[in-house]
Amino acid sequence: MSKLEIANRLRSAREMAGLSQGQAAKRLGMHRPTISEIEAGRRNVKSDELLKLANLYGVEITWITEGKVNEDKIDQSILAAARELSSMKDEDIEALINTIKMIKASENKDGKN
Amino acid sequence: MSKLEIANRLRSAREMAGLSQGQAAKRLGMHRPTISEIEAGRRNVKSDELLKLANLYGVEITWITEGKVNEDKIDQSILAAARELSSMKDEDIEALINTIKMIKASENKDGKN
DNA sequence: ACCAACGGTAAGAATATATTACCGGCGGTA
DNA sequence: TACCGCCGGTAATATATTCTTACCGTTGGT
Repeated sequence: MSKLEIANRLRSAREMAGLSQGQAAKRLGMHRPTISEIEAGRRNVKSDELLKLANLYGVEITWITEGKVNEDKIDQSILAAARELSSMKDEDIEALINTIKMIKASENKDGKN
Repeated sequence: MSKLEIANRLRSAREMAGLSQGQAAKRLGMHRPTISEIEAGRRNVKSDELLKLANLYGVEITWITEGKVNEDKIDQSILAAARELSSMKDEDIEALINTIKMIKASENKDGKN
C-alpha cells in the first residue's frame, strides 16, 4: 500500500537530489542494497532512517509519507500558545508539563544535517 | 538518540489521544507488546506504522519524528499565561506550542475509546 | 475478596535485515 | 573490439529483529 508509495517517493526524492544509491548510502552510513531494497518496496523503512533520508534529500517527511507538503514556518508561535493554554483542561496541562520535561531532557540533541 | 524521542512522543500522543496501548493496538491491528516496546524505545517504528499511529493519535508525523508542527495562527489574548511558562528558551517555547496544538487537536478527535 | 484493564516483559518461533558478493547495463575511451 | 568505472538489482546466509503467547504486578471498581 503506502509502503510502495513511500518507496517510490523516496526514490524520486533521491533522484531529485541528484544522488545515486551508493552516494546516499555512504552519506547516511547505510549499505547500498538497503537503499535498493527500500526503494523497491521490499524493505521497511525505520522511522529514524526516514528522518535521515528526508533530510539528506531535502524534502519534508510528510512528503515522503503522505505526498503532501507542509507550508509555513512557526512564527507567531508564542501568541498561539497563550490562547491555547487558556482553554486547556487540567489533565491536558498535566500531559503538557510532562512533555515539557521531556523536551527539556532531550534538549542537547542535534537534528540538523 | 531520536529513536527515544520518537518513542516518548508516541507515548505522549497516545496518552493525549486518550487511548490505552491495548486500544491503540487493536485499532491498528497491532499487538499490544509492540506498542509497549515501541514506546519504550526498544523497537523500531516502521514508516507505515508511523503513518498509522500519527493518524490514530491525531498528530502530524513531523511532530512525532521531529517535535515540530507546521500550522496556523491564533490570537494574543492570554499572552500572559504563556509568559509565565517562558522561563524556557525559544526553541522550547516552539515545542510547547506544537504540543499545545497537538493536544487541542486530539481533544476534538475521537476522544472516546 | 474478586474482577477487569492497564502496562511491562520473558521466551521461542517466525520473519526481516545486514553484509558480502556477483550480475548485467551503460557511457566513455583507447 | 576490449576495457574501465559507476550504476542499480539481487542471491546467500549469518545475524538481528520482530511476532506471538503468556505471565507478572499494579490499580481501580464492585
